[in-house]
Amino acid sequence: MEKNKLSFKTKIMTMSTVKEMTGLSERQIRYYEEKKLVFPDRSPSGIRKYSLSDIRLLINIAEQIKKGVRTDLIREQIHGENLSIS
Amino acid sequence: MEKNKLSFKTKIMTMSTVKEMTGLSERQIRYYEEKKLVFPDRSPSGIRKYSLSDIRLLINIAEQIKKGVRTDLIREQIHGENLSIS
DNA sequence: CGTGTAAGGAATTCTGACACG
DNA sequence: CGTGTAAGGAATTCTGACACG
Repeated sequence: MEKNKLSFKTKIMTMSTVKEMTGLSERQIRYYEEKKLVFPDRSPSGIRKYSLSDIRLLINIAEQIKKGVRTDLIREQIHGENLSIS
Repeated sequence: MEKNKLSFKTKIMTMSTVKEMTGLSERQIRYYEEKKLVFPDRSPSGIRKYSLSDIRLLINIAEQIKKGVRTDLIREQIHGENLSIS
């Protein structure tokens, strides 16, 4: 038995709060998920749940995209994939 | 300009998450608010938003009520009201 | 590629009230 | 007193798609 520990990784927020805190649109937030950049949990009925660290991540992603970085590259950063140079 | 600081006091969770984390019913959670024991924020449309510390508080309140303590007394504890003994 | 939007349905949340006690 | 519930409406969230480029 371990106590329920809360961390910045705990998925607790719904879309509305995430939109408000990141300033991003639902479309953007869902698209980043589609591109495997963020991984929210889902409630039994399918409602997305995000953590505080997801907020950080989302903001970071949006900044990079604004700079012209593609989602593919961002994904590699996040996943720490150092693919060999062909 | 101050950065948006996040703390355990930041109101970010909706009812569903609070219900899940506290194990309480909506009725109980709303009743404790009615009795001035908890103070969630409200989104523009009226949706309640709770903080992580609210979760702690709610669990604490429920435990006391289970022990037979009345909401009036709990409220005094919370508000630090040391009324004189008549 | 990254994002906006209209579309329709499903799930959430809200309030005020009746109930028991 | 503290909590359950049925009631009806309003707001949220979800998915798949068309659009631009």
